[in-house]
Amino acid sequence: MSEGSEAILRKTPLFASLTETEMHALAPRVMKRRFQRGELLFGEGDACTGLFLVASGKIRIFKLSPSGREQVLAVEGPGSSFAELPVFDGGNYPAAASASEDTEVLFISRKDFQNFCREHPDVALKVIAVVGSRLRRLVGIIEELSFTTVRQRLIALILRLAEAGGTPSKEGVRVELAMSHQDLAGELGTVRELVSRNLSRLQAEGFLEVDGRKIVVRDMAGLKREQSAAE
Amino acid sequence: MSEGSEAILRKTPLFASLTETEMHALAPRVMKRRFQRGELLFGEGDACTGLFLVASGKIRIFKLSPSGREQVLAVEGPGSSFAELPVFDGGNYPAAASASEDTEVLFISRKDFQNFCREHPDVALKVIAVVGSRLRRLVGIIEELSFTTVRQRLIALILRLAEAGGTPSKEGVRVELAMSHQDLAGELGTVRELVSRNLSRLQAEGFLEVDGRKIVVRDMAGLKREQSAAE
DNA sequence: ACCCGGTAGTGACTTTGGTCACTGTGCCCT
DNA sequence: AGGGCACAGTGACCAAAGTCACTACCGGGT
Repeated sequence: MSEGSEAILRKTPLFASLTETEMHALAPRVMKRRFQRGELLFGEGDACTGLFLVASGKIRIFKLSPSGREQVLAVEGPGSSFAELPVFDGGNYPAAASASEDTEVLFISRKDFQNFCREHPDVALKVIAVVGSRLRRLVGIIEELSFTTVRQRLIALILRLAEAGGTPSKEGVRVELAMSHQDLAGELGTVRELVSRNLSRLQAEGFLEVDGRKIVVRDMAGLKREQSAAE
Repeated sequence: MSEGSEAILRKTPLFASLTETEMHALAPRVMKRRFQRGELLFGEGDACTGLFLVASGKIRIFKLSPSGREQVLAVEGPGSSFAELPVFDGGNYPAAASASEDTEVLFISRKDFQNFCREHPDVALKVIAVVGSRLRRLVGIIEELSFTTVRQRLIALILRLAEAGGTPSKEGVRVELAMSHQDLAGELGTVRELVSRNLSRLQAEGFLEVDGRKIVVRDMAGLKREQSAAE
């Protein structure tokens, strides 16, 4: 039965600082829901029903273009909340959310959360902080889309993975892509083919060793240079 | 001496709902500052010193690429506030701000604003609302950058201008560009030349009549069709 | 074994975006 | 009148992004 709801609440920045009694007031309003890999939590433009917290798994927040392309705005893991905003301003969800693995989420209805915020003003301040970091991330995405090439974005993403979850080995840093090229393309704001091609090219240039979803970064320093290179 | 500070405070969503006494508490903490067209209020990465409110004029919030290209994130007019976020999370400004006309702003130091929010929790809720709409706009920019062409973005912008500030005439809707092609390029996330070319092309196709910064939209309906056309 | 659906790699091509280098134009200044 | 300056238009390129169509591989199913 995985974890109790309270344990999860404790792990999310929004509610981490609540007292025992506050926690007990909140916990009964929380619903646990499960979603399977690929399932949609809500679509873009849906009316906002409440706040979500990720208990386990991963949620992709993304935009879908008319032609079917995806642009990922955020990937939220355990402890992250999302959809805070429409809860407050009453608007619709500005993007869609789907489970990229089997996922458990906690759900708090819009009303309950609003009331709770009114009674606990410091939670409102936390909301601002969370939304703030989200805003910074979006600005980062805009910067990347506007100023960099697919190649550079791909390199940046690999470097991030390598630094976060890479395991050093004799030949370089081993990285595992947890997703398909299709999904990778969504995160980079491009199409599958370009991911494939750029990956091949980076291998041909000797920066990487690619084997399916396993990548060995042979030359971190070189990649970092490529990131900013005007070629 | 233009307007009194309180009159301006009344016009900003953040403070519009304050009582007289609250307003009197806040007003003395507000500083009025002037900036000339082109002047920089702060640069990207600068430490955040406080909150700004636009009294008159226009402020561009933008990112600058290493190669000198601009990407505008927002243009704020009278009554808008900006830089709310770094005030809260204590981080640096994520983008630069400059005056795109001669501008008067009100400035509230970080400390004063934070204290004021603590004493007036409903202001914190307003901050969330303001930040929320900003977030939606950023998502909109990402969507445009990721899914549309320069041509489509240009069309969208012209249509927006036409619907907001256009004056209908016998030949079509007259629109005045309040900025150079250079600045337009910044808003669209591209370069001057492409703005120029796309504008010429739209004229050649009969959608527009262009004369310097004056544009006559001859065929609104047609433009709207072009916006989504796969060509 | 066989077929299938999801996933990857790639060649050939088109369109879009961006760069460079100029030219032209209008305006302000002295 | 002439010089300088910001701004706009454009031709010639080149590089990046995206599309289409196809092949191939892998891992389940039944």
